[in-house]
Amino acid sequence: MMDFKEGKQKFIESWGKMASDWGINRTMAQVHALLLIAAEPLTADEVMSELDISRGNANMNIRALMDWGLVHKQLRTGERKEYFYAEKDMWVVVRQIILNRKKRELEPMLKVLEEISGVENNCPESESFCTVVRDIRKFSNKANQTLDALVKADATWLSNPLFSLLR
Amino acid sequence: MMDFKEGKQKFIESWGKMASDWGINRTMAQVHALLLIAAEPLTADEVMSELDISRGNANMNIRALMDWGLVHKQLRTGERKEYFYAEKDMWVVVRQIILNRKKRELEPMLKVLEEISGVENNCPESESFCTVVRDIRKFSNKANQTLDALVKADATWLSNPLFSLLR
DNA sequence: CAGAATTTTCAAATACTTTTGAAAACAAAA
DNA sequence: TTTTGTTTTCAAAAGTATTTGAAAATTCTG
Repeated sequence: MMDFKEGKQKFIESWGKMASDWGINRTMAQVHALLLIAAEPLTADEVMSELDISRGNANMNIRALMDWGLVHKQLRTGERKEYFYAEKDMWVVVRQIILNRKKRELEPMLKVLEEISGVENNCPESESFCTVVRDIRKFSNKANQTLDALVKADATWLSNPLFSLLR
Repeated sequence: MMDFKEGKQKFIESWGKMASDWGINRTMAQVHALLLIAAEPLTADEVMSELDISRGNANMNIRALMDWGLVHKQLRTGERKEYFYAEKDMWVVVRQIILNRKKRELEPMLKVLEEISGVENNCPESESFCTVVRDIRKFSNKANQTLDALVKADATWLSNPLFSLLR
């Protein structure tokens, strides 16, 4: 049976790997992983020593995770240090990630698609262009709507019969 | 009304931007965008001059797009040059992307989760670890199943009543 | 087969991203 | 207010990823 320390390392490592495949800073994901599995909130110093990263790096990535709404600060009366803990409900985690990426990436793309869906169409090249842009726009709008629905839905969605109907 | 050339530039640029946000080489996405909107298959030389990139770069990215199953080669009898065209059915495009990323990223993660779901659990730290790993594993398995279903479903899925029921 | 056209490779150069660490800013305590 | 503990900032360094371009390999043609 694998021991805890080894499992922890593996988890942090592959969470980081996966994130960097998806265009997210590897260290940010590792900090996230560390806080996800922590039994108690951690200080910046604990994050630094656990992951063997600098103070600046720890600070910047904890901050980014808070911007994403995945990590929160805990202040303890009588203590100067700040403690950090991750949101552990996977449904909330995924919802936050969807919300963030949708806003930062999908929505700007939709805006561009809308802008360029009005190009003048008077040659075979622009014909082909317009057709593809129209299709992508239709598709993206649908995806956008579905994500909205997903985000509005609550945690029970995963066990919703509708979900299994899709199989 | 926006002119074709400007629209084309904007499209290529934002397709590349979006892709790089998602951990995909920007130039690869730009080549993809160019081929997506092209009325006819293009040669490597045309890709090079349209995007102003080197021969090696064009070759490597066209190749990668073929590996992803998003671009195909067309050979013309009596011509030495190779022509390339993109799959334009958005449903097929998205399906290919899902298939590729699922295989390269989600599946390895699932494997790791399975491995580490058997860590010994005998302290508060490992307790917290096991709980989170179990939740993530449950969630990822569900996501994996849903993606499988999505990929198996056909193009009509998007207009399937089930889809709108999710709203 | 030799020559010409074309594609592929890959080491080096360039560009981009992340990390460090020390100094500055800040905030609580004395 | 001064000291002390803590967080934040950011320029420079280190680390990664991408691009180039010329040489090698491949493939077609005569």
